[in-house]
Amino acid sequence: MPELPEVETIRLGLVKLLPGRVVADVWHDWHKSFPNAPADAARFLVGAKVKTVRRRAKVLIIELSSNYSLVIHLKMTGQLVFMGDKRFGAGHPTKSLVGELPDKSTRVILDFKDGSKLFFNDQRKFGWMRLIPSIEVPEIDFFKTVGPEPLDDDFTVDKFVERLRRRKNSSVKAVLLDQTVLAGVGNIYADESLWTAKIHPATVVDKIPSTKLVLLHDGLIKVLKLGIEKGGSTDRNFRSAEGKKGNYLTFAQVFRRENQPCPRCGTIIDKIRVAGRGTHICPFCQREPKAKP
DNA sequence: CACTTGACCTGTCCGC
DNA sequence: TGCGGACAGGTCAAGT
Repeated sequence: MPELPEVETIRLGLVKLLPGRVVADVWHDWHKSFPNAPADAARFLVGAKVKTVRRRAKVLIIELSSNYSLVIHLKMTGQLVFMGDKRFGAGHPTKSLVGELPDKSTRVILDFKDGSKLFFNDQRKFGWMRLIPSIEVPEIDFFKTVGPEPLDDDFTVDKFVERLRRRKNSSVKAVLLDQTVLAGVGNIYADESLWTAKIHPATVVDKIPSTKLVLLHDGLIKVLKLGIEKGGSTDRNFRSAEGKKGNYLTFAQVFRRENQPCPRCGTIIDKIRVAGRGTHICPFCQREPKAKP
């Protein structure tokens, strides 16, 4: 599920809710959701205090006072939902948004000393959580290969174009989704940014004029920022740390809007398949690239 | 090497 | 209503 704006939305919630809380216990039901829990949790998790919560690409990092970090990838259907302690009173707002937890998608529960809890729910079980010495976090395979953060100030047009052009023969959509080219873009924001720049997703990067790549760079940053501003996108599962749905899809131009008119020209939006993913386009604004002769 | 295709899982929706 | 198949926001390993 979550792409950069969704993961950042969760981080913004957690960073308000978790720091200072001390872990009292941990429970997990599915070994792949937290593979090293049995070995390390008792020593480096229980009794540790949360220092802060960071994000890199689509990954969350909960830093602990034990000098270990919980590194979390939510993949398609992961959620991190916080349920407060007695200070929230009975029937605190999260419960009314997500219902009783744990439910059947709950994979891991962190219990804090003050009675609050953090639930890692993941219907499809693709997500994972790992306890890693904080100093080794940058050394995990994913972080060694992942590309730059698109919302960093130094992510310039030149840097963007240089990185995209490394992939000569791929469709531009496949390149945007490639986390080693740049971090954090997934299916929603790839489609939205390509519509903004009027580029057909199947176009080979080498065939796109630089002027259009400038528009794509601008459009990508714009849609990612709007995604964060609207609290992410809830297509089915996404929830913030407080259990709220995201509002971005109300503002989406093409994603999940097949058979509706393009907001720019009125042509009916089409859903096709590019790079193995469902892909939404305006067939007029985003003309199909010419076939090779 | 560069790129594409399954596999990992559960749940839901759609057509027969 | 039941049942099979396609599909769902992401990455890997294995294939061409």
